[in-house]
Amino acid sequence: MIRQPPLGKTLMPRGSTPPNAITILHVAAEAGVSKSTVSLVLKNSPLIPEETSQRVREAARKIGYVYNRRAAEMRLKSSNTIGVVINDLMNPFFAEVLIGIERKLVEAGYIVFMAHTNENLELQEKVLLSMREQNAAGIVLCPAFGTPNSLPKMVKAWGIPLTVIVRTLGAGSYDFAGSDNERGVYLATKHLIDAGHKRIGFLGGRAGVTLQQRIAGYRTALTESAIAFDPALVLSANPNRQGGHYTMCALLDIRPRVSAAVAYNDIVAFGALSALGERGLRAGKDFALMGFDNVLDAAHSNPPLSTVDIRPNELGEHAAAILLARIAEPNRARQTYLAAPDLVLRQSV
Amino acid sequence: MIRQPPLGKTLMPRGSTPPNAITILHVAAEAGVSKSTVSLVLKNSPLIPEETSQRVREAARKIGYVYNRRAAEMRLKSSNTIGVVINDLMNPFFAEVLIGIERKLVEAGYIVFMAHTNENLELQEKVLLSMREQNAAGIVLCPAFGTPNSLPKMVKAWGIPLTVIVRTLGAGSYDFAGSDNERGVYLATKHLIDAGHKRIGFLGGRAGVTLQQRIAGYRTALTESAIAFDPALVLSANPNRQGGHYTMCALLDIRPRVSAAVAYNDIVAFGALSALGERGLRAGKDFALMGFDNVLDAAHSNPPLSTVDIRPNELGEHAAAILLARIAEPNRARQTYLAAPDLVLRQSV
DNA sequence: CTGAAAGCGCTTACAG
DNA sequence: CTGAAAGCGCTTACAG
Repeated sequence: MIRQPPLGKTLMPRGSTPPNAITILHVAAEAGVSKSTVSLVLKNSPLIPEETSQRVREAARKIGYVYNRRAAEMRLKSSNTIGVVINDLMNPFFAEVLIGIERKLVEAGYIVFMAHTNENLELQEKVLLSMREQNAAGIVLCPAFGTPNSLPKMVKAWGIPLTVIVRTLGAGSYDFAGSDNERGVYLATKHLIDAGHKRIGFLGGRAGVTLQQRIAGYRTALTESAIAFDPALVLSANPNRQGGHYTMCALLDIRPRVSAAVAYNDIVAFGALSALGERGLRAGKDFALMGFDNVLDAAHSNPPLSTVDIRPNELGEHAAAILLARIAEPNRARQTYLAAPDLVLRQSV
Repeated sequence: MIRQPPLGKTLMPRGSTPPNAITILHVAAEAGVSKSTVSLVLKNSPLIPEETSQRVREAARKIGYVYNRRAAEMRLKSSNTIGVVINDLMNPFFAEVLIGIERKLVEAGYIVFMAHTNENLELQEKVLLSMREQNAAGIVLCPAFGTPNSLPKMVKAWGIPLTVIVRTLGAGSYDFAGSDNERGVYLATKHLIDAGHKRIGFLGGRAGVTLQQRIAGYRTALTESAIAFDPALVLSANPNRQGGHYTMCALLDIRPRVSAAVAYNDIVAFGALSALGERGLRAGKDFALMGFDNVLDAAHSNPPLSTVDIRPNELGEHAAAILLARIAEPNRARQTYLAAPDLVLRQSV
C-alpha cells in the first residue's frame, strides 16, 4: 500500500506562526550567563548551583521565554509525539479506546497526533506518512478494513515502534492489543442457550478477521450444545446502527421464529433494539439480545443492554502501555494484550 | 489559570527514535548535485530543470530518503500542526465535532494534536502549554467547565490563533463556533406546546452559559404561550446518560403529571428514554421527549429521538475553517459561526 | 562551575 | 541553473 518514499510535498506546510522570538540567548543575556548555562538550568542539571539556577529562571519568566521543544528534539533526534490512527470514531467503542490511549500517553509526557481514517485506506496511508515525516516516536493503529498484513513490517522498517489494536493483521510479529473475540461471543451465545433459546441469530459485522473470530465463538457455543449452525441466521451488514436495525428487521421475519441474537457489537445491538421497538417488541421480554464491547451507552440504552464487557478504556491504556514499553526497549519480545471478556447482564435478555 | 511561562520541563521528552540517518546531503551526493538543489526539487521549485529534478527524485527514492518536516519547520519558523482540545469525548456530540474538525484540517494539509481534558482544568492547562511548546500553528478549544474568560486573551498573547467552540467564554473578541442554543430549545419547546403539552420539563445540564441559553429558550417558548415557568420542572444534573436517567425518574414522580420534556442534549435524552422504558412507558406514546444536537445515535435510539439538529460534523468543519482563515489572515475581523437549529421529528414525540 | 564551538536537517538569499 | 554559507533554537562534549 505505501510504496514510495514520501517526498517533501506529501503534505504542504501552511500557517507560519512567528512563535516566540525569545530564545535561550535572550535569557542568557538577561541573566548574565552563557546560553549553555541556561540550557542546563532548563533541564535541571545538578551542575548548576541553586543561586544561578534561580536567577536564570527568574530571567526566563521575566522576559516571557517559551521553551522550543521542537528545536530541542531536532538537536536530540528525539520525539515527544505519538501518532494514534483510528478507523471509526463514530463508534463510541473506538472513542473510548482512544480516550484510554490518550490519557495514558499524556500521563507519560507525550502528546498525541490523532487521525481518523474513517475506514479509508488512502487516507490511512496519507496520515501514516505524515506521522513519519513528523518524526513520531511511535504509532498506535487501529487498521482500516483492507489494510494489508504487510503494514506492520513496513512501519517497522521505518524504525517507528507500532502497536496495532482491535483488528489483527495476520500472523506477523507485531505488538497487539485487542480482545478475545471468540471467547466473548462464545460466552454470550452460551448464556442465551442456557436461558433456553434454540434459534439464535448473529447480527451485523463486516467481513474480516474480527467477524470470523466472533462467528467462530458463536458456532462453538452452538455446536457444544448440539444446536445445528444455520447460516441463514447469521446476517451481516456494516457494523453500525443502521446495520443493526436492518439485520434485526430481517431476522424477525425469519420463520420459524428466532427468539434471541448476539450482535457483532454494541452499536449494532442498539440498532437492533430500535428495530425491536418499532415492532412493538421489547428486548428482555419478547426477545433476548446480547451486545459486545460494553460501551458506556450500554448501561443506559432502552432497555439497558446485556453485553460482553471488554473494557474499552482499559484496552486503550494497555495499547499505550505496550507501545511505551516497546519505545523504551525496542528489542523486547512481542507483546500482546487480549482483553478477557466478561458477561455483563442487564435487561436485554 | 495559566500564569507562569512554561519552562522546559513542563513535559518531559521521552522516546528517542533515531529516525532516518538519511538527509538531503545523502540525496545530493547520490544525485551528484548540491543540497540546495535537492531542497529546491523537494519544493517543486521551477528553478530546477525537469531532468535534474527527475534525477534527484530518483536518488531520493533509491536511498530511502524521508523528508524531515520538523527540521524544515524549524528553519522556516512555521508549523504544520494544529491542536484540538476537547472537554468530553465520551459524549458522541463532541466526537462528531472532532471528526469534522480533523477532517477539514487534514484536508488543508495539517496534522492534529488531539487532547481530551475530561472537564479537568489542570489537564487543560497542561495540554495547552504543551501545544504551545510544540509550536502549534493554531488551537481549537472546547473549554472545560470553569475555564476563565481570560483564556482567549492569554492564548492570543502567545501569538497562537484560537477558535473556541461550543461553549462561549464571555464577551471578549475571540473566534467562535457553536450553535444557537436559545433558539434551538425554543423551537423544541414550542413544538411540544403546539402539540398540546402544558406541563413540560427541562432535563439535565450543568451550570454554565450553555445551560442558561438553553433554559432561556425554554422559558421564552413557555412565556410566549402564556404558560407559567415552573422552576420545579427544570431538573439539572450532569449532562450525560445517568443524568438523563436520574432526572427523568424524578420528573415522572412530580404531580400533577408532566407529559413532555426537552432534554439538555441527546445523551441526556437517551438516559431519559431508558428511564421511561424501565417504567413501562414509551416516548412518543406515553410521553413526549425532545433532545438537542442530533447525534448519529438519535436516528436509531429506541424509539428514534426527535431532536434539535445542529449538525455536529458541520459545526466542526466550520470551526476548522474559521481557524484556517484566522491563520491565513491574523488581523481579520472576529469570526463567528452559530449553527441554525432545525427540528428533526422522529418518534419520541 | 561556565563559555566557545559544533551540529541536528533543513531553507534561503547570494554569488557564480 | 547550481554551490557555498549562514542560520532556525537548541544540546553536548570539551576546555578552562
